[in-house]
Amino acid sequence: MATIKDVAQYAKVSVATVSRVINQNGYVNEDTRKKVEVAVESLNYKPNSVARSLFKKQSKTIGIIVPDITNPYFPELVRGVEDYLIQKGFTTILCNSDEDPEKERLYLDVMKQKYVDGAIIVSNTIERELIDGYDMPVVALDRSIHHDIPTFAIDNRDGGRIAAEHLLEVGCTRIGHIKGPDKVENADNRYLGYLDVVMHKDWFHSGYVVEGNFDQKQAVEVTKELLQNDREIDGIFAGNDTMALGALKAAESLNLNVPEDIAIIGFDGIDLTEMTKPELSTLSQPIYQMSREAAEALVALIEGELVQEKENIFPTTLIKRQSTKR
Amino acid sequence: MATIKDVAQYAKVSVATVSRVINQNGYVNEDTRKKVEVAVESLNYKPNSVARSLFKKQSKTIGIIVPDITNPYFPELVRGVEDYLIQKGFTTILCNSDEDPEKERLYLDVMKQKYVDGAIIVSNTIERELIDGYDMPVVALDRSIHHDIPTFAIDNRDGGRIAAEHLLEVGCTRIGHIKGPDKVENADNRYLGYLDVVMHKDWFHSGYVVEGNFDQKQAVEVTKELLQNDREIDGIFAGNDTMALGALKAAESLNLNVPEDIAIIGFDGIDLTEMTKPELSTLSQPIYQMSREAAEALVALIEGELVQEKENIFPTTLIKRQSTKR
DNA sequence: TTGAAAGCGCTAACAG
DNA sequence: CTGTTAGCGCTTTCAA
Repeated sequence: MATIKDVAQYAKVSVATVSRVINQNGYVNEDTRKKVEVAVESLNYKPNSVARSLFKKQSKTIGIIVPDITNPYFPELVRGVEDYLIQKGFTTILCNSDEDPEKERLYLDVMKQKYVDGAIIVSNTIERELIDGYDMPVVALDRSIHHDIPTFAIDNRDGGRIAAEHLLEVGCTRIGHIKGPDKVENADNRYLGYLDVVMHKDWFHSGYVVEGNFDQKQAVEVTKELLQNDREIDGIFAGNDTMALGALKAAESLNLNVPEDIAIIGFDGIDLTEMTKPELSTLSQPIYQMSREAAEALVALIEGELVQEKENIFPTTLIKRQSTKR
Repeated sequence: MATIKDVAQYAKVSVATVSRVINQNGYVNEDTRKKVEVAVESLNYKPNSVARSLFKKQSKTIGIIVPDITNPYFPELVRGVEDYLIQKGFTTILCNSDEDPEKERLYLDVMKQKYVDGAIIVSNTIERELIDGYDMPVVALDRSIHHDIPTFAIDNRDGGRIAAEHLLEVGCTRIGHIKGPDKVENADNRYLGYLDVVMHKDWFHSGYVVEGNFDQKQAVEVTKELLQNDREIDGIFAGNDTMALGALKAAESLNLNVPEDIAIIGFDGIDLTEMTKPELSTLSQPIYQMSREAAEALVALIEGELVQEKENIFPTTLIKRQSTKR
C-alpha cells in the first residue's frame, strides 16, 4: 500500500499538502492540487484509517450490540443500521451478547480500545452507569436504557392494547396471553396493554396469562396447558411472533382450527408471520425505519450535534391476516 | 483512558518495560513485573488497539461479506463466525453486499484501509483476481471463489440427488424442481443432482423445471404454473427452503394437500422449516459448524499457518418431516 | 534486565 | 499557499 509519503514524493510536495488535498481543508493552489490528485490516482493511494484513527481518536466505526442475530427480529434491525452507516462512511461491528452482561462489558471494552465512535445497544441488562464509564455516544434501540439516552422504540403497551382489542373486535370472548419474560420491559408493557383491555371483563382472571419466555418451544407447551385448562378460550395474544408460532403449533396439536376455533395474534411483524399457514396477524413494528433513525441519531451525536429528542416512539401497525379472520 | 505512559510513570519504569509485561515477551524481573501489574490494575489500563494496529499492521478485526443478513440462511452463518472470532480476540465487521460487485469492492477497500486481518466471503461474483489485489487472507464460505482459496461448503449436487431420491422413495412418480438463479453455482449444482436422479425417467422433460430465483414470492408463482400445467406432479424439490415455503403456499392456494397430494422438500435446513405447517422436509447443511471452521481456518491463515486443505466439504443431512410423509 | 529512541501513517499547529 | 515538525500510543531494536 502506498503511504502519504509516497504520494508526497511522487507529487514533489510535502505530506502536509497531500493531507490538505485529500481532506479538502486548508488552502492549496489549484495546480498543486492537480499534481497531488494525479499522484493519488497513479499510486492508487488510499489513506490509512488506522493512522488517522490514532491521531483523531476516532475510527469511523460503530458497534451494534444485539442479543442474538439468529433471532429473526434482529437481522432487519442490524440491516437498517448497517445500510445507513456504510453510506455515511462508517463500518459496523456486530456483537452478539446473548443478553449476558459479561459479554456486553467485554464488547464495550473492545470498542473503547478500538476507538469505536459510538454504539447502538439492544439490551435489557445494561445500566446507564456502565455506559457512562465508557464515555462514548450511545443510543438505545428497541428497549430503553435510561431516560437520558436517546431511545428508538415503539409504545409496547399501546401495541398490546391494540392487539387485544383486535381479538375482541373479531369476536373473541375469552382471550389468553402468552407473556414474554418477567422483568423484561417490553414483555411487561405488552402484557399491561393486554390487561388494559381485558382486566375488567367479568371472565378475566390471572389464569389467562402464561409465561412463554419469548421462546417458541416453551410457547407450545404453555399454550397447550392454557388451552386444556380452559376450553372456552377463543383468542390468544402472544407477546411476540415467535411465541405466536408456538401457539399455532399448540392449537394444531390439539386439533383446534385457527382462526375458527381460536384466533391468534403475534407481535413484532417479522417476515416469518407471512409464511405460516394460516398467515399470522401481528402488531408490526417499523423495524427498518426505527433502526435507521437510531443510526442517524448516533451519527449526529458522534458529529457533536446534540440530539435533544430522547424518546423516539414509532407507530405500530396492526396487520390483519388469516389467523384472526372470523 | 490511561496510556502506556501513565502506567510507566505510575510504576516508575519505562514504557518499554510496560510493553514487555503486557505482551509477555522479553525478559522482565519478577519484581518489576509485579509493580507494572499493580499499575495496570490501579489505572485500569487497557492497551490501545489502534496504536498497536498501526505498528503491527494488523487489527484483530476481520470482515464478513454476506449478500444480506436479512436472508434467513445468513444469520446463523454469521453467528458461527462471530462466536469463534470473539473468543480468539477478533472483532467482526458485518458487510451486506446485496451481491453487488460494486459494494463488495467498497467493503474490501474499507477493510484494507483499516488493516483488517482477513475476510470471510460469501459471494458468487467476486473473482480471485480482485482478492489477490488486496493481499489479505480470505476464505470462501458457502460458495467457492477459486480452487486455491480455502472453501467451506457442502456438496450441492450430492444434496440435490439425495433430496430427489427421497421424493422417489416416499412414492412420488413425477417430480418437479424449483431451481435457483442460473449461473449461481450452488443453484446449478442442486439442479444437476436432481437431474442425475430423474433424467432417465421416461416421464421427465424440461418442463418439470422452473426458475424460482431463490425467492419466495417468485416460487409461489412458478409453482402454481408448474402445478397447473401438469396435474400429475406429486413431488417438488425446491432449490432452497425459502422457495419450498413458496411451493407450500402455491399448493395450498390450489387446494392441494401436502404431503398427500404433493410432497415438498427444501434445501438448507433453516429454522423456518420447523415452523411451517406441515413442517418441511429439507436437506440440512451444518451451517454453524461450517462457518465456525471457516473462521478457524481464517485465523490460522492470519497467524501464518498454511492451510493446505483447500476444499472443505461438509456432510448434509436429510431431515424427513411431515411435508414428505406419505 | 532495563531504558532511550525510532518509527508505524497521518493530522494540525506553526512558521515562513 | 506550502513545508517543517511534533505528536497520537504502541512495539521493537539497540545499547547499556
